[in-house]
Amino acid sequence: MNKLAENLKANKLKVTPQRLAIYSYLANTNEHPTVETIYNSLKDDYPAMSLATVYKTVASLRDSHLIKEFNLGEDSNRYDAHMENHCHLLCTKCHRVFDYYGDIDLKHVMYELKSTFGFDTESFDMNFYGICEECSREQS
Amino acid sequence: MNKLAENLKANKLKVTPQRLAIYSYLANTNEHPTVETIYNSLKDDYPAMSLATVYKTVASLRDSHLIKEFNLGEDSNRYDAHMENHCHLLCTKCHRVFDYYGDIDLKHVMYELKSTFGFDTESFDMNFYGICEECSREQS
DNA sequence: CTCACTGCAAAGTGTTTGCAACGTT
DNA sequence: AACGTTGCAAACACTTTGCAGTGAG
Repeated sequence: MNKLAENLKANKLKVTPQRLAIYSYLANTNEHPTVETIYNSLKDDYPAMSLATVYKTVASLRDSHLIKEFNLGEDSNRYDAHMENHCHLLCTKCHRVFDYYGDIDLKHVMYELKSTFGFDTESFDMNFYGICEECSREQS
Repeated sequence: MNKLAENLKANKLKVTPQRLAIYSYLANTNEHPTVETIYNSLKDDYPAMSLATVYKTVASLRDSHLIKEFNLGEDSNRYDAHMENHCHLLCTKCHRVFDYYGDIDLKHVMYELKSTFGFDTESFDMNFYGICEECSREQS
């Protein structure tokens, strides 16, 4: 688990207990939690920790590119420490988010964006909205 | 321009001047405006119109699937009355949003999502982040 | 005439900020 | 010891709501 502390130091972020807790919580879940969720999950272990700290921490981590911040049309942002390129599947019933790590080749699209619009793509994201297996089973 | 009024009626939405103004403003721009922008653009013609009306109106239009609401990691939502599937190019310098209507074939990806995860895709969106032509010209 | 819509102000929600105390380096 | 970080409360920005009055159907 020292890897995480190393990552923080490499980005000149001090390794405080709260920060490490938030970062490792994110690194060990695939639930794409919101700030609220992170806060609630950690408050048993860190009763004094404030919501503002969670907000400040995810902002630092995001600015150092240690986590990703994203929004799927919901009220609050979600966070993810899994930095490999992947896209998200949002179940419109249960609102859980699943990951898809399969690679989708968009090099030709990016090339077309460049040649047609002069647009230089730095990154992209792709979100699929639909019904997850579990919810579609319940539905019937 | 009667088409728009027809669309409203077809969705049991009353054709009020404000509603028509907002809807046709959206139908005739490709700027993906925010509520604030819509409000400011129309307040010369509709000085009495309130911000709340714009919010309520875009919510109705969105619920009737006459416009799309989306968020590109900014503070406020953007709206778009162009309902054909297309993806967005967000310039990280000037924050303008461009459209790309070229079709990207994801049928095989959606098929894989179904067979691997049991996930039934209803819709998807794709956003490219980068530098637009104009901004990259200024940069040099 | 009815009921959906408007406009205003007030409330709500997620997020950010100011600042004194604290703790990592 | 210095300076980044924390925690609290207050401020903020965007959005929603309650309600009386209005106007489209």
